[in-house]
Amino acid sequence: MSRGSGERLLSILDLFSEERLAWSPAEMMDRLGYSRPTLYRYLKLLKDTGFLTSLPGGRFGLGPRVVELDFLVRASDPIVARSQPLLDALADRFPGTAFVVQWYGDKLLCVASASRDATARTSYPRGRPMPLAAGAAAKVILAHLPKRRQDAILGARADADAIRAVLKDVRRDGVSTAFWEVTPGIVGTAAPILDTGGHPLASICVSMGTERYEALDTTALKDAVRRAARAISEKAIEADGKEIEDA
Amino acid sequence: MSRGSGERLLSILDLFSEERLAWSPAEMMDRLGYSRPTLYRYLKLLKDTGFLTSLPGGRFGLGPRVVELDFLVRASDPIVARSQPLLDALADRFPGTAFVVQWYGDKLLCVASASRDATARTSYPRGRPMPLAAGAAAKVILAHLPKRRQDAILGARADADAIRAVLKDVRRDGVSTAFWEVTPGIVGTAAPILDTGGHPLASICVSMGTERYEALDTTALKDAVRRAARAISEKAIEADGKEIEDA
DNA sequence: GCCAAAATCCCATATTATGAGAATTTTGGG
DNA sequence: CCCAAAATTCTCATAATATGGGATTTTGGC
Repeated sequence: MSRGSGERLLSILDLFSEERLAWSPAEMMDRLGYSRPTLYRYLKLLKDTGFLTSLPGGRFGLGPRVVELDFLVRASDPIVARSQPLLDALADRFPGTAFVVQWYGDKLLCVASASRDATARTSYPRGRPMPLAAGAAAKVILAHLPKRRQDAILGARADADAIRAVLKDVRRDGVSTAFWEVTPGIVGTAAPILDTGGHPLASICVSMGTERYEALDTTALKDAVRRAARAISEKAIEADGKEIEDA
Repeated sequence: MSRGSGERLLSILDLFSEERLAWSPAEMMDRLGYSRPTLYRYLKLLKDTGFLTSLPGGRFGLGPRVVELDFLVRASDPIVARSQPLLDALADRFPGTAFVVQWYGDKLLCVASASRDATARTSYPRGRPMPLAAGAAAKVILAHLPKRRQDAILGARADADAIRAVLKDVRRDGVSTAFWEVTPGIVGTAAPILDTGGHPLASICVSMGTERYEALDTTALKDAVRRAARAISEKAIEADGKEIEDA
């Protein structure tokens, strides 16, 4: 009644999740409440434009247009391009996974990653959303946001004050270390990627199992991560960054 | 007049290309002919849903939702998952780039790739569209399509008959080799990835510079590519019918 | 080549998308 | 910090078009 038709169209894409990657028209009608002709009209449009594709069994899945557009996003993203060599170097020097998490105003997404062994590769692939207030990669970004934005994100959390105390230290140190916050048994070490104005654009993080972490020279790790972050920040400065305010 | 509003909404995303990754509202109005309020309504919706993001200078670029959705596509795509180790192995054994090209009914896209040296990595990244009737990867798919589909694609090309002759051999051999067809100086060797019914789903291809190719045992290359393709086909077949239920 | 199920078509109706112009907010310069 | 200029959003009357019930065609399984 009150939602526009474009919104209803895009809602179809919202159905797809890691848990549910294929939908039949009947299931969509059931879930979304659209009439049969309307749903099929939307499906036709999304299929013709490549956002959806037909799967065996009369079901639908996400289509090639998505793949094509992500290629363009990668091409347009200076942080991704500049991060990759540094991620490769970090992954070469330290165990675990090195990855970059980008701040999109209301969302954190891993946008690039590298790791020595292929098995770890899947743990943080490009496109996987991250929690906003847990883990080293998130906290180091949070720590560099203006207070009012921090508060909006921490919101009604019971542990908001505890987190705020940590963030203060993180901001001073330029590095955040987090134990077991996102994945049990994993330690993350992250540093912020900032624009000229000191606003956070992204963060770079190295994560690994606790036992490996404890066998390391953690000061060297912190330094390496901090240095990588600064290198990306400096390169990114040319591209400027005002993405933060409006989003 | 005759195009629906959803179509107009999605047309905004069509503006973005490798050549033009950022658009201002004024440029969009100029190009698309939408009125100011209408365009801004569309932009607000696309920004709120994350398909677009604000860039410095009041311009717009593709947004994080695209990245998220591509992650889901990768997660839902059995061919990508199963190809990667084989691509890595091929890239390890042969120079150049090994990649998988997927057939989406009317489009060919590279969906995964690997190469020994990082410099080559960019030549066929995931998401880059490929021509339908040029190059080894495309021809080997074309060769396994039903005739009527082949004809639809070859269509009005002057060299259609010549291509048809080649395709016949390709189909018999199960391998296609193409010199200089997509990129000057590059030779590609490809084999088809087929479903149980023998319909082409994708192809796997190894491409390299002519001089390197000529220094190789090309029979071994052909065999390796053919074997890799068959391995992926077989794995895809096991999963066939199952990715329908759980996916 | 048959049948059931799925997808599309038809068309009257009401919903809602649209655009001119104005009001508002944001931005950048001094 | 203030102001002017530009960018964005709002209001609202109108026309356009999205919608859904039901008929029709197409598809896929045997």
